[in-house]
Amino acid sequence: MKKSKAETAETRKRIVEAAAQAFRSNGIHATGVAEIMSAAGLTHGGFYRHFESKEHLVAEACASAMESTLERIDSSGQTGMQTLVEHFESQVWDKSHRDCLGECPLIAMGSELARADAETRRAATDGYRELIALMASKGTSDNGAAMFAFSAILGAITIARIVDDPQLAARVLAETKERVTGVWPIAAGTESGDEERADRLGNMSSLEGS
Amino acid sequence: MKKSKAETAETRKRIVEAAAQAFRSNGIHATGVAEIMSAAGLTHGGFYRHFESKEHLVAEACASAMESTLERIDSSGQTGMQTLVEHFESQVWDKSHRDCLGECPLIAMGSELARADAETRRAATDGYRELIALMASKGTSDNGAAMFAFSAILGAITIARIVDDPQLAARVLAETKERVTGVWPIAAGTESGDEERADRLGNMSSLEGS
DNA sequence: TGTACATCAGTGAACGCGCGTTCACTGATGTAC
DNA sequence: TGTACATCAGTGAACGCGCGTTCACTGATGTAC
Repeated sequence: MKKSKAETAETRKRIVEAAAQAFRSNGIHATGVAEIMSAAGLTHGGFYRHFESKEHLVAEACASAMESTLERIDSSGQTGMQTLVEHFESQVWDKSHRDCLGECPLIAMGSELARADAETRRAATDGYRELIALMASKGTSDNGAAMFAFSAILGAITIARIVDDPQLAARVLAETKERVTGVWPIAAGTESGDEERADRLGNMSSLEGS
Repeated sequence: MKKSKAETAETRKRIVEAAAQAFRSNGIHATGVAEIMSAAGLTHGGFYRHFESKEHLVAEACASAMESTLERIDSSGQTGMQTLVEHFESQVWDKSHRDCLGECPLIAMGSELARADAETRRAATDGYRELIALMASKGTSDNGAAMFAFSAILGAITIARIVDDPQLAARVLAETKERVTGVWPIAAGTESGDEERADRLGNMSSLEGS
């Protein structure tokens, strides 16, 4: 079943994109090669026709995920910070993983990337530099301010996902959003909504459009 | 070889503390039960005399790690933010793991905690609430400001660890430190030092005492 | 353009390995009398 | 206080399982003539 060059390239791309999504959804260690291949519509055996090892795929998937994040910011008519900040609302996890496609890998798998191999950290570093430059060029004063804003956003989303109380998660996001932009004053500790029944996403999505 | 109640309790505590350190150093998924037991001076077989499963240990280790973080902040004569911020310098990883003992688990394993089970996220949430309250009570104006500051610190340390360029890592930490406190003006993009030979830690430690 | 053959993407069984977990066993401890 | 026995912390071999990886094989593709 040899495939044409175009098909082979498409297949490879499909694997990288499936990996980029799976790693962001479930983490790097928790995602297996077979799972990724299955998501790409293939069986696990063919993996090594495309990649030397899982680690090499991790690096490529990280680069690919950074690229889609950059594209999303670049293609929006807003400043980089606005785009990132407005994604606060959808950034707390949807358990069906619908929202992980455009997510920044630095946020989704930060503590795992910090322990990744040299190739992966290189990809993440390149992506981060571009992200900061893009944010700065799109209106966020300078690189230092962009670095600071992105750090705060990464931290707030991470904590919002760790915390098991939707009210608290919303509060962390709101406090950070308010301060990082200085222009969206959101009342701290919103008490509305039947948080008893709603799951984390349910509560998060109640912030949409605010 | 039955042990006395006191010995049993001490052993259990030793396991939890070994786990708290190992998880923070290497991550949750990457740390095995046998590795933890070995670090505690035991063999893996005895693990289940103390814990139902690895997941239960993760939750306890998270609680324990949060507790030592809180104690470190509480026992210092400084504000919570000062303590956290002054630990910037030592927060980029030492490969020999000497510095992971007092580290905040929310920072060390953030993206893994976000996917952890209910018990672990509950422990993390409780710890986070105490951390914010402690920071606020020690001078960081209010809870909202403490949440914001901690988010920025978590994000900056995470990025500093991901990035493979020590200069860039130092820059991210410095920009965040400067803005989160508003009182430590550090020149952005310090260019000194022979970064060619120095590893990440080497460069980070050059910021100590600044 | 048509034929013959080498290439190689993809399959699915199999590999070794380390994981979390279980279990029979040991022997010092705590308890019952 | 002393003796007999049940308890159970800790050991180390073993379990099933899923991981990353390999490999013989298939058959359509690309190439040589």
